[in-house]
Amino acid sequence: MNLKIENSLIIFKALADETRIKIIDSILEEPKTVGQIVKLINESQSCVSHQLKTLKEAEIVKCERKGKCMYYSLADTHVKEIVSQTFLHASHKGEE
Amino acid sequence: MNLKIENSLIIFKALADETRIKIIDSILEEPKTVGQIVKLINESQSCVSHQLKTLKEAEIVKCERKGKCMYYSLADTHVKEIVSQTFLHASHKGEE
DNA sequence: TAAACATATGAACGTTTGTTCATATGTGAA
DNA sequence: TTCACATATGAACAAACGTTCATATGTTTA
Repeated sequence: MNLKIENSLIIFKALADETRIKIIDSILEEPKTVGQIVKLINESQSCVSHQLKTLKEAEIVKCERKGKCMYYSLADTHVKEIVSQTFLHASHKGEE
Repeated sequence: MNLKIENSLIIFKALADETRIKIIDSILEEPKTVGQIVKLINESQSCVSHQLKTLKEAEIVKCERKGKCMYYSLADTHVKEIVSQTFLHASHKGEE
């Protein structure tokens, strides 16, 4: 299959879930621990952890351990741009 | 819920399917009829029509009848930008 | 080393989703 | 108005997905 399509699909699928979007939103500006994310988005620890795994497999996020905690952040600036741009457009919906 | 998240979710969900991405790719530059899309992406007429409906409900595409044919195109430039940007990033994957 | 904290994982289950098949609707030509 | 073409739609079914629960793993502190 077309690489362009294939890779885009991985990104869009990863972003196509409310929990995952909330997670991404919560780490858009700075890395957060799993615990922090759990509190911020108000989902179960297990659920967040599963979705973080999904996001990691899609290479949307990366993580780094510091002591007891795992810090998650966006994997690269590409994704950040795509998400930011979509957020922006979504906020201005119905204008144009 | 947060409008920004809610609207983004609608967009990302609409883009998170291979058939739909192929459809969008096929009409990215110029409007096409359902029949043209069917041939281009090699899916059944019914399948394409169903997915076009999904895309229309998400306000990703719009359509216009000309005689016997329905011409589908992207609904606005916002979506086009998001898709184009993602395609671009997807093509350059692993660089940065 | 044991306890406490932080995170990950597997199985199970209900829900959502995408495709197919059959058929209906809409439009122009004869 | 009947036929042929173009598209839309509903039902059905399998497959993919997301959450929960229970439990496992990894890490620091006592």
